[in-house]
Amino acid sequence: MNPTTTEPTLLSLEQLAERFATAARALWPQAEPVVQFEPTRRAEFGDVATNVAFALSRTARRKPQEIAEAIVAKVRDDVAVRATVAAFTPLAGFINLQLVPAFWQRVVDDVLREGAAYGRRAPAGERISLEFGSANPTGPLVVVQGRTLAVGDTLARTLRHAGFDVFTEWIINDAGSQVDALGRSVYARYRQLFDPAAPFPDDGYPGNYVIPVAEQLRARDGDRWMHVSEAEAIAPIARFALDALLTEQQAVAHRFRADFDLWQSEQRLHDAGAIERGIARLREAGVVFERDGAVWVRTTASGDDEDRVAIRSDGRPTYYANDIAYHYDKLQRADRVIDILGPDHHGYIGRLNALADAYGRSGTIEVVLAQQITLKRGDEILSMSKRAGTLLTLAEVIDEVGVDAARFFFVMLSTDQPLTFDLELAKKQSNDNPVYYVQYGHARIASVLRRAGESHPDALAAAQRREGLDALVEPAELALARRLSEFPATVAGVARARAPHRLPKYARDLAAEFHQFYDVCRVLGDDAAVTTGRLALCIATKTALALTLALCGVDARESMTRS
RNA sequence: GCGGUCGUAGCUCAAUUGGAUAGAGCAACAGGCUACGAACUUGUAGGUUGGGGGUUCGAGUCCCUCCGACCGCACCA
Repeated sequence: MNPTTTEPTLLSLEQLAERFATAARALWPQAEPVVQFEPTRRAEFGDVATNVAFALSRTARRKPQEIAEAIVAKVRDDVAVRATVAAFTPLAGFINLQLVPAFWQRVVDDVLREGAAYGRRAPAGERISLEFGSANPTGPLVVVQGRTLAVGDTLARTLRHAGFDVFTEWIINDAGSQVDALGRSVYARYRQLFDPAAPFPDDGYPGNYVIPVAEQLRARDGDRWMHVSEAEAIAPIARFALDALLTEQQAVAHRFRADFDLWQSEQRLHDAGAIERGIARLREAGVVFERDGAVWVRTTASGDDEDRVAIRSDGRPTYYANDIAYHYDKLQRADRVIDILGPDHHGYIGRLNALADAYGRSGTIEVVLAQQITLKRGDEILSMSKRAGTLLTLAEVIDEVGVDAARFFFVMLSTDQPLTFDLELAKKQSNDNPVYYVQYGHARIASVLRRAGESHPDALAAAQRREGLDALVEPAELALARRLSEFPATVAGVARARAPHRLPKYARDLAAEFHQFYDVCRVLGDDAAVTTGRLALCIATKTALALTLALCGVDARESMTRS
């Protein structure tokens, strides 16, 4: 930049909004206008728009359109505004602006300068505990957990990018009665390895996945458990099985690119006295009472349907006691707790809110519900039942369609929408598969850049130095830059609304914008200045595309190979 | 029965949380490669946002009421 320049400075969108707000205040001092510019829905409405005139309409007692026109007339006097805005169009009450090319050129410059940090906000110090995945360690992970894993991990990555201090955790439900059922199931399968006629318990886990666990047990201990009573064998065998299945779950989660800061054993919380501590605090809050020999929590005080038992009359804790202990623990460590739960858990929200209330932290426990997944293979709907043993595991889904496709599809949908997941479509390497569409865009840019290294090395080097951006003036170029500029707000929106599905949507939009640009604008051409500018735009787009995919946990590929 | 979530193009889904003429992809039809990857792109067609009522400058979004789908309603986990 030339420091002696006399040109008026280019305003940012925020600065522009301030100027408009100032103008509005000057016209209607009694109103308190909030001006925010957002991308327009349609190109004919310009680049950005604000609806401030509607909000002012009531206090100003004038029609929105008149207000919009008055504000525009006033703000036009501002030199800096005129340097930033190419056209003002008050229309039907909206104030539509078309911005100068330099505004969009600066966006490209921002992306190139910030690279993988584009759209990142400085840490604001808010600590969030994010729990997701969390399955019973009594079987393999299934597709529903795949959805919570993909959604949770994507949300974690995005929240971090948005400046939150995120701590991811998984609770291992290793303290309940299902552990006993698992022990007896493995014990029975183990016996069957020696005696095929040995009985299997009616309430055991019938799934085939129990058998390999029994085989592992035999590999380790031989026939040792054939010589001890079932009563004696169950507990150690259950522990062995829990370890084996948990290890397997961790491996699959890791393979699915979802890693955790903490794998919290429920049993360990018990052993450490966390339940007593949590309930003691509830007592202090005055929401604990006893009835019929059991310890209850008055969750109805917070709007729950009915009060909940924490400690049974026989002294054993309920599942809710685990929630009490664990959430108390989490609230000690974090400012806010987010649980991503499956569709069958929405009855819990009331009792979790009650905990936040009782702990004096109302509203800090938040639940994101991910709806049901229906699996489909073409036209065939796959019914899944753990009890019937007909489940398709997450590992099998990954084997079939790959991590990229599975994650993209799981994240693509709003969490409050039930998801029909078509295995056939997800693994199709064709144009109706959105994963490949986006990855193709990235690979296409990579290809152009590779080629530029051969044919236009000087222009490529200049582009990497962020030169030549003022050559970007074509509508397709500016449209692409405009799309790039939406990334930071997209990240912030995903974080604020806990809406990770907007990332795949954005990735698709950005890729489409690039393809359109590519179709109209030849990148590697005769004009060195134009080539440089377009290469810079390509690099910026590649960066943003890769970043968006990275937040989704999907690989950005340098090339595509069709199999 | 009570409570909750949801219902948007033929199909799968969006709609920046109350903003403009409800948008994409797939499927259908008609175009575009002597140039950087055609896994691309341009266009056409497709809608009473389940039905009805209400709130207001403005409603897919908020309220009421029907219809339909799913989920929950344990001293199970």
